[in-house]
Amino acid sequence: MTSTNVSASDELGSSAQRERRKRILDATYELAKSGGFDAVQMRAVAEQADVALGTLYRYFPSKIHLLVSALGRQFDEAAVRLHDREIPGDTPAERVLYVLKRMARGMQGDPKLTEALTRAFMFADSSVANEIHVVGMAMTSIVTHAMHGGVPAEDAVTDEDIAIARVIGDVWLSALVAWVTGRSTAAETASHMETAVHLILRD
Amino acid sequence: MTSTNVSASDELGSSAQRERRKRILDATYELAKSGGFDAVQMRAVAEQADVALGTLYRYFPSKIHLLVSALGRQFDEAAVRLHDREIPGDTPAERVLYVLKRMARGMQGDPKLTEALTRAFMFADSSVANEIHVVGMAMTSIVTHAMHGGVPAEDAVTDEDIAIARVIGDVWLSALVAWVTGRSTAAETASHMETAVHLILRD
DNA sequence: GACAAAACTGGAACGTGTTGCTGATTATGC
DNA sequence: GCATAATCAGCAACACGTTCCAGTTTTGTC
Repeated sequence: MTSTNVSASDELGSSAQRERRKRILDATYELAKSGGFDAVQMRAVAEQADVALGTLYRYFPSKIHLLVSALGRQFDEAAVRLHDREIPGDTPAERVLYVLKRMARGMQGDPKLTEALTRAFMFADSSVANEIHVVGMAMTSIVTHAMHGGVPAEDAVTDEDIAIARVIGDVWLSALVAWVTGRSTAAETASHMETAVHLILRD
Repeated sequence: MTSTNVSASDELGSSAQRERRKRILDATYELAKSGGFDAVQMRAVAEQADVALGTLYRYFPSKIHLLVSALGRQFDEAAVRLHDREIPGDTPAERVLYVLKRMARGMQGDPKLTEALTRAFMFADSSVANEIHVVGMAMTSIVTHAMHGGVPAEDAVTDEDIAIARVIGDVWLSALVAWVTGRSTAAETASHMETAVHLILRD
């Protein structure tokens, strides 16, 4: 008997299970990318992933879990991509703004996808805590990495650095929500982030 | 003919309309208070407000509008209550933390209500921009008022003050979401806010 | 007070997230 | 290779947000 809990983040499962899981997340990604939160309909995901509705629910117990898992995959990939790079900029503030803007550009290139994932993140409750934690850690890691200027050792990260990264992550999240929900433009969001980062990371 | 737009925030309307609107918001408040977001069901609100479902939708075009309007009323009242008071504390950081903690106590006393209102706020899109703006202004006003220490003139509020207030509001919102969704405890939330405020408002 | 316009009621109906069920299929242990 | 348990497909059904409609009541105007 293989593991019964397929939805937890790092279970192994059989190769068929991994394959199905990937197909489901890919379908979620495609649907979210083209139509946003509303287009990620469980029946549509199931169909596109070539999986029955019941199976979809076996792998992801709710639409929110599904979307947040997809978001986690995205963030993980982004964190990995950024982790091996030298971050340009002379001060922590500049470097943090650099990565934030990079991420913002990426998200603005796929507004529907971003909307879907952000909405899900905001709507998640404690049953999604694991998946959320993945996202939070990736965000914190991205920001602290940028503060420290790139490849150098990670063990120099202090508690205060983490606190700062969390605060910046919070502001970023609020700004993202405002942008995603059409309450502020991309330019306003960028300007707001700039203000916030300079406020928090005074050089 | 009276104004046709009943749902905008400051229309007058007939006294019967005001009365209905109040009954609806009261019903929303009661249901949210006892059962949270899920308990605020449109049919239930309509019934408790003694109004037909169609009428409810005439006043508030969606559940989100309804809840965000209720949140706006809450924040307005809080802002008014705080506005005539002297805020204790020797530094801006202390005073801001004082009001934030006061608000947090109020919200923790009604967790279901807070959950409902916060969820709605996070889920709102641009069609709710007006109602959202009311909440944002109230929040900013509360924080800048605290920074300036209470009753003294409001015209001393600078652009930087407002930027600071907005950033604090963002962090507050993210922390609130984390608490509401059960991802962090009240104590963690309080501690996180304390860190953030001291980081932003260095004396 | 009569009439027209607007608002309200009661309820049906639709879409989508979610659940439950039944029979087919697949993987596992012997 | 087979028995058996787990998994899956297909589908019906339910809940709640939302829309729509026909008939009634209220409101505003002359």
